[in-house]
Amino acid sequence: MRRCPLQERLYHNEGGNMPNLTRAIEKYIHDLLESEEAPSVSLRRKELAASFGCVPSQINYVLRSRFTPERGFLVESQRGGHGYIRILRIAFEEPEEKLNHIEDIVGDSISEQEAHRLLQVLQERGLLTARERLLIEVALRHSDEMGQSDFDLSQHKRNTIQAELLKRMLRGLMLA
Amino acid sequence: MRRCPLQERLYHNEGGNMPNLTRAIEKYIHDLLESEEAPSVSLRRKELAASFGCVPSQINYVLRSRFTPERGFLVESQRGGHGYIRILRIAFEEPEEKLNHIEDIVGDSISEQEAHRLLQVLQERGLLTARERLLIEVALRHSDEMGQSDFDLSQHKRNTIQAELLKRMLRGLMLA
DNA sequence: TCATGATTGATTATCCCTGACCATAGTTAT
DNA sequence: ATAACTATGGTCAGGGATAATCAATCATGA
Repeated sequence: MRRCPLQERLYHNEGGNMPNLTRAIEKYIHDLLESEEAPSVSLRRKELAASFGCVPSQINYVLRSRFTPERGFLVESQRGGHGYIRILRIAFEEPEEKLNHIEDIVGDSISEQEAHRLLQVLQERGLLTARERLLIEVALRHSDEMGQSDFDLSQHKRNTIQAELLKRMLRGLMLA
Repeated sequence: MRRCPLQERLYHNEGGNMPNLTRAIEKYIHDLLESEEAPSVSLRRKELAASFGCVPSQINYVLRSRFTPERGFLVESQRGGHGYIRILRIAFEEPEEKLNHIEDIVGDSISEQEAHRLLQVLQERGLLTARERLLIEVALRHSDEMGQSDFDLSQHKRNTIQAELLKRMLRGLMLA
């Protein structure tokens, strides 16, 4: 059970419908990145944790779960005196780079869950419209259904086909 | 046998000829989407189930059977603390005629050529963006390739599958 | 009557958050 | 130099809170 909704917590939560510590910290960092012109921000883990009235390792959880390469971020850090955490937004100069990055993430096999998540992230990043996302989900479901009902394929085989289809569709969009 | 038509169940059922739990929940969510200006609603599965006096997994059944991408919806969710279910409406009510017309044209089987021409027309009429058309063409081609190379299906069987996939994708976009 | 749809509950999977313990970089004393 | 000290950040396992899945059963409608 959370023990202490501190003043600081309230401060960062002001006016917001933010029932969730992790989401609050995520939003705070996100806002920092937006407000800076530079594509990165530096933080002190301890201070940030204190300002949200939580344990420092909570910051690691937020970084690990939210500021991942799949979502377009890199994190650097240093321990010891003058330690820091730096969060960088990945910038793609060429459409090719973006594409390669996405293909790496999809890989040779992807579960419905993972595909679902990826599409959600891509839409949040503005790389996909809601309608485009819907089309892709329909195609993936159809592929999975066929593989299961009509051809009795293993889960892994279906996930392989799914990855191929997903990559083709994203490839088409990113280069369009 | 359903055990307990609770007060809450009655509440959601008031004035209605609603013999069916699933339909009642479907209608409730649908009404939520209509009453909001935003095209999405967030729910707590447990609470919704409690308010209908049913088991939580019933909510999953309603979502899986009624709020599919083929019907123009996307569902996002998160487990664990502060979990939620969010339902997004992507497509809006369109004249039924248009959809029926399209389904008639596609029919039970459609060649790549015919599909190609149909998509072209739909794009010209502004019912499809170029990117959306591209996505559909990629999915159809992938389906055809799989059918040919991996499963050695007949042309007709492939065209049947293709028609099904095409209808699903168009349905998702056009229908609510 | 029979196929399909609806409902349940047990089990499993995932997420959030904490705190104890570990690792590393810089600073200071000897 | 080097060892000890100080100041950071990282890892991990566990508890609590949700949601998803699945198999079994029941109900409904053609």
